[in-house]
Amino acid sequence: MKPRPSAPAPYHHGDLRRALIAAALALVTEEQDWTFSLREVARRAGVSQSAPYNHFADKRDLLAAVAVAGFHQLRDGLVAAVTGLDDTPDAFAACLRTYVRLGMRNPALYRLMFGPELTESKGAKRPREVAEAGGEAKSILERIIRDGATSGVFAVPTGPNGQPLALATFIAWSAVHGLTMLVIDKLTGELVPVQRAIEAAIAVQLDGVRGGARAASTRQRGAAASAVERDG
Amino acid sequence: MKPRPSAPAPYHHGDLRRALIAAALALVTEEQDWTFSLREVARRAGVSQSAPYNHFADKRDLLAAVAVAGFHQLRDGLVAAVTGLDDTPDAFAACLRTYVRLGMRNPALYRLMFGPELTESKGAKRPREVAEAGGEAKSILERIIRDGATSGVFAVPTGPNGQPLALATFIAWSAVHGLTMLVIDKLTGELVPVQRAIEAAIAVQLDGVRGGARAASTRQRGAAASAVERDG
DNA sequence: ACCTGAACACCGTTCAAGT
DNA sequence: ACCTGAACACCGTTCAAGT
Repeated sequence: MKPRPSAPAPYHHGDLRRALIAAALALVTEEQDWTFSLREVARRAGVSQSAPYNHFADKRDLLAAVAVAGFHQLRDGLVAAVTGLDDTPDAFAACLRTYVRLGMRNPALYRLMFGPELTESKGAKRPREVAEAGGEAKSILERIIRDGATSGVFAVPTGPNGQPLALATFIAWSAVHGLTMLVIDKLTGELVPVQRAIEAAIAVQLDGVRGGARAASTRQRGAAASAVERDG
Repeated sequence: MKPRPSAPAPYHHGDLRRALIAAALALVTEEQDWTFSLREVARRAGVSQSAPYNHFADKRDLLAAVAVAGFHQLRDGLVAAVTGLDDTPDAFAACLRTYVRLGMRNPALYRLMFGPELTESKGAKRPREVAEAGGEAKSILERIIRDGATSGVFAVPTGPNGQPLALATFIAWSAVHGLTMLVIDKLTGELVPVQRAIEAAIAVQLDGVRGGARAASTRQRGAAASAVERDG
């Protein structure tokens, strides 16, 4: 069978772009950073050093595609963790847990997604696709908080103005983000059971969205104190 | 006046080590990252490309010295912010605010201090002096929480076992760390008044250490809800 | 003891040239 | 349209040689 010139049968194996993203993601995962060279990525994909420039403007652009892949993993993980959970507080906690878990499973990927490399800085804007994929993941958390607010489980005012909801989401998100960063950056110190610390931090945030009153009436001292007590 | 050969009058201007640290810190601050070359640092200090190797093992080692300088800034800032405050909750809030403020003033320096560059990874351990300087800053926050615990303002169990205290510190620290990271990485989205968001997040953490009961009795719904309400 | 200059083995990116 | 190979202007780090 001859090759059919009518189907141009692209030079490489059909989709060098995808192959490069896969190679870069593998390198991020193996080496736990992105200091590897673009030439190394090309080598892995079996092409010349300059071939990637047919598909990406520069190294940063390739890394952006990797980050998008990471956000899709996160989105899928969040959806999987949340579906089937009727209780909103449970869904909220599951959501936070998923963030931390992705970070622990692949710290470098997590850092790439949320870190300064692809963030607005030095004149370069955050790549559009990265911002979009990131927004998707954030919106899942936001939806859960809105659900809790409308059902009255969470003490977050609802209404036409989205600010309170955005603020509540931001607070919870920043807490879980910091938690993840400290854990993956090994800054937990002598905290022996990291998993317990994670649960305690999540409990504090849950209290935060619930408002103190409910938590106090059922437990007298709030989630933080109880969690702390359990571990003492 | 002749140079006195008895006082060896070191080659350069006396303290190249310090000059290199200063140049590197200036570059981190100006360029807001540490992708500048070691050769550039040497150029700024007016020495040859290889001169730095007389004082630092490699580029990472120089960056470690910069991070130590950053932690000293943080420590001084924390001490200044806290002294004169009798009220422990006020001191706690002032402490968290200082973290965020340093991050906002010099994002790259903050990232260098807490980020993966100088963290245990790829076989390289966190440099001892960095770990020490970082521990100093953390211990200030820890002391405040202990003060609150012994005086009964905070609902953190005290006792011979330091775990609950370490855990409470870790939770508050991780929240403020995530807050700072999201703010400096420009991931706050459409949150117009970032300063308000910061205050709200701090309030949630304050509730966390206080335990929900006290907060609820004075404000009915906890700090998060009230802060959210103010901004609605 | 501290510094220089040349050298090695790399980079990211560009660009003419090929198919 | 997509890829190669050579080239440019850099790196971090080492090392003999100088003072």
